[in-house]
Amino acid sequence: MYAKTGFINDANRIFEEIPEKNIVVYNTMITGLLRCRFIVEAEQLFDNMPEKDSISWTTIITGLTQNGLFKEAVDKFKEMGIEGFCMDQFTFGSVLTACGGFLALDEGKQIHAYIIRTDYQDNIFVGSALLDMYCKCRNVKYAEAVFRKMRHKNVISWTAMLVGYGQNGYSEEAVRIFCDMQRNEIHPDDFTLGSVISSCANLASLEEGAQFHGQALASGLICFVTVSNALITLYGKCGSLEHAHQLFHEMKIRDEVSWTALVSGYAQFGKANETISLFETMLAHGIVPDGVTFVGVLSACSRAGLVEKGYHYFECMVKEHRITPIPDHYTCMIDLLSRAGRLEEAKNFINQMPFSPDAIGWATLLSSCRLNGNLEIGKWAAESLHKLEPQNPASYILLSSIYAAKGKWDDVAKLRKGMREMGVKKEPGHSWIKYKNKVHIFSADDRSSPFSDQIYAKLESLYLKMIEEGYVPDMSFVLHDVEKSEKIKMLNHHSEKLAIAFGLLFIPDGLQIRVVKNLRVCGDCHNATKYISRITQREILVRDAVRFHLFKDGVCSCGDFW
DNA sequence: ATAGGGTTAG
Repeated sequence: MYAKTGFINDANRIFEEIPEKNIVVYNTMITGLLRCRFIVEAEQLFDNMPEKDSISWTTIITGLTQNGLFKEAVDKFKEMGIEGFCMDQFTFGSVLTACGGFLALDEGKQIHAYIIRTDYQDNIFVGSALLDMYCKCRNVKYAEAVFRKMRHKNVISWTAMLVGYGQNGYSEEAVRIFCDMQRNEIHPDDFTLGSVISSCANLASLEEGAQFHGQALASGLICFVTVSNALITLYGKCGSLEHAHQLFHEMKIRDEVSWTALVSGYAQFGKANETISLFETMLAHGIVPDGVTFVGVLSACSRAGLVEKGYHYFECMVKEHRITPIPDHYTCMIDLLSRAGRLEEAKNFINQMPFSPDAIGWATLLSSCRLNGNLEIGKWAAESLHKLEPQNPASYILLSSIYAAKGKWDDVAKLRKGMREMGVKKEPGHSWIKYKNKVHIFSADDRSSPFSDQIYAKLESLYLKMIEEGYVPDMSFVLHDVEKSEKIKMLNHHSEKLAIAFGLLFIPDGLQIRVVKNLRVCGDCHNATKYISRITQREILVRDAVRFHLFKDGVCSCGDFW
């Protein structure tokens, strides 16, 4: 009892007083030590036991896993096998979790083979752990195979698969399997619902998400703070700050994640002052911010160009809150400085960092160089990114767009050739819009939609009106050396423009047109959309890869700073 | 005495 409840000193005293200790007493003590994170002591006791059984071994493997010592757990598992101890569902469950913890796919596969030999593959615990391991190792195909073969499934196995889809970027599949699960009359619990809402958030699927909100209310699962937190995130990611705010106020219990979710929602929308004042309110309520909260605050500062405030909160995070910055925080700072055009300062900042930026950090710097037309630092960023991730198209694409904007077509061609030789492919830009429960997805110059004729005609007529109003196409966003008229056509057929035209045609007047894009919105499209919002008197909300743009009567909520 | 699934971010 003492061991379990964390009174480890009392437990230790009683343990010492027991004259003849049997194996159960040892095992219990080891469990207690591990729960209290006394790992060295637990291992010592384990090593000095007069006699061990399978449970002793499983206990130590589980404890190591739960303390994040995945490699050590797997090593102990191997030792256990060599010593000839019998393994059961508990052992397999723990060691598979450990494999997932440090992405040890090969070891996971070997253990899978062993599980089949020992006839444990039909065990529901082992099956769930297996498919979770494959998902964590980013092998969704194997996970699906395990899932299909499982004869018995419960809410945990279904949730593990759903989460696996979501975490590997297959958000649509996550939503699909959620529906499947309900058809199989498995009732979702708080984990399942929270997770499917989070997938909806990644799809920016407001309608679907709102239905899950309804389901949360009807089932009572809304009471779980995690479910409500997922909903706040959803509303934030869909740009519905009013809904996020309303739900936040309705919640009876809030934790630091609830506050952080709302802070991040405001930050994504670019409402820097609101983000900061919400953060200050959070502090005033005695809520302790964590590293994620600061990502929200810092990114709000960078989106609004509040360089001094950004410095201030970075200092505040390190000195007052004693949070060690991780690469994400450094990326925010790189973004803060470089986007504001202070590229030399960004360079100095990077050189003073305790470690080199990660790929996202370099890509951030590179994209600011593109914005500011800085070739010198841009080259440095592109080369560094290329060294880290040779297959990442961003190093080629962004650098070549700097060259293209300067008319240096020879260099553009060189990069293109390099890309081909390396087998690097540009991530295709897609924009999508939801209409009548169906997602309509567009890529540049796409004619696959049954409504293409109408869409292109709409764009053509809009283009003429835009020109009348003073719109000038910005050719620097065309990465090809072609005739001017061809460039204009290419610009006018960008995926976001196609999706917006679709919205203008089909979304009823008075409703917001909501478009999502997988990459950052293009500068010319941004400008054009401002004109379109004024000409048509429609509200257009575009969520790109990093933030929201709300276009209304010729103005964008980002204030053209992005 | 031992086990399997989530929520916040660039």
